[in-house]
Amino acid sequence: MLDLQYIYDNIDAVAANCTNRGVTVDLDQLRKLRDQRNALIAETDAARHASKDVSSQIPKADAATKPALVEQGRQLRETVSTLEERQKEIEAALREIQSAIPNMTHPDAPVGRLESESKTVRTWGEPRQFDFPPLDHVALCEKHQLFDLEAGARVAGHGFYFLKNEAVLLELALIQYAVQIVRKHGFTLHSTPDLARMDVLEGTGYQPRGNETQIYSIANSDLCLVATAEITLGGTLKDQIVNISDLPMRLAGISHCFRTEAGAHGKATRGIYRVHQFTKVELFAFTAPDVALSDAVHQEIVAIEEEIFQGLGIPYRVLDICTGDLGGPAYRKYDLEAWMPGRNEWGEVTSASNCTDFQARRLGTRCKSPDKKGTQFVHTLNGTAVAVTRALIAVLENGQQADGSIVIPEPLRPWVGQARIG
RNA sequence: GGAGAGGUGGCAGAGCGGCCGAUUGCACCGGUCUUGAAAACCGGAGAUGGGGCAACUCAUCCCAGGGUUCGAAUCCCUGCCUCUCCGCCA
Repeated sequence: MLDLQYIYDNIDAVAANCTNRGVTVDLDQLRKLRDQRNALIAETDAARHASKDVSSQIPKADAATKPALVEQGRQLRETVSTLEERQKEIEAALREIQSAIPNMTHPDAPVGRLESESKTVRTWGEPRQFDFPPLDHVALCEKHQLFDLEAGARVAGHGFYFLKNEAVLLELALIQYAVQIVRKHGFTLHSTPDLARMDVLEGTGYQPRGNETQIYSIANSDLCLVATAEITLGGTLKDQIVNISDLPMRLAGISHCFRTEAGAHGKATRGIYRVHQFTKVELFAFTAPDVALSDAVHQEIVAIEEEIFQGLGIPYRVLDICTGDLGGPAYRKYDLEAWMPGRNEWGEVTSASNCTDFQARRLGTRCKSPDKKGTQFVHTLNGTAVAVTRALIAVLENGQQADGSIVIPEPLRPWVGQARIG
């Protein structure tokens, strides 16, 4: 969420940004509502003041004047409550528009509406040339009994799966490998809840309600299954004021991730590329409210993601995501796309966003500094260390050999206990 | 799951219908004293929103949301959370 006063003062810039991001918002209406709200606040405050005045006279009043004062107080109470009601309505309408406005955008982020307009910043490694027709991960898994989609569907429906045999070891190995690297870079490890309250989801910018929601919710409760540990890690400091000297804070979280994938039918649904549940190691950071500082941590997170995939020997490219594809909270976003021979194309494996103070404002996460009065909203960042299913696809497809075996990347071998599958 | 107790400022902890945005202690910041420090003493200090160029000023905030009342931290209802005891359990 953007600051109301900021929107009001920079309405042209906000409007231009919405256009770039492909978001339609009625900013005129927002402006009107804000003016109404402010007038109403003044009116309500005055009425409350008057009401307080009358109430404070009553205990000292004599018996003759008391009834009149009580009556006056009663009327003022009515006035205050109608005004408060109107204020609430206007504030709700205001908030609805305000929540629809996306974060401002980094000046260097590519402007564009189409996915293809994201800019490739760099590429690491070369897509391997095969002297045999490479199999995709589904075929490889059938061959080596690495997962069971049919059983997954029987138990939980389409989009669920069982990992089996070496795939299980690879999952654990990928988590271990990622966690070790991330910890080395100063990220505090967390194993997080897989459920979170709706207000935490909303604070992080997720929309748990509505037909197109990506979020599973738990019946008869205000809990949801998390779509990423970004939600739970971001929630750790909900409504907290931290000392600026404690920033930046770097957190890493292991969680299961659950996504309904509503509206995604037909798109890359083969195998375990798009699933309803997977395990992920996520990076999260709170930084001081200074774009230079959060930008630096953003670069740090991308560098860690690259280190992870370089260590696995998987070719990837880094995309600077264009305005139309950023999503609401991101000020700037970099994705890593790994080469997936079975798809014969790049596939998204990580995503790192700088959300500046957009999430913090709704989460209520602020910081205090000795030289500034009041508080400021911190900056938040998040990025994928390893999303197991996607990484697994890349590892299996890139490691396949002419004889049908799969070579396991060197850094994973200690945890898998073998150098190849098959 | 059953039975109790409770949630007040950074922490501890009073207040239990008007004089309470809140006594007090600790921690914190400034000052006096001191060669310096400690101790002692004096003073300051919360958040959010509105108005004002500003000094400042007004409103809101005692877990959250409702209610009673002229008036609520204080009374009532609901929810959330914490603690203690019992039961169950990986």
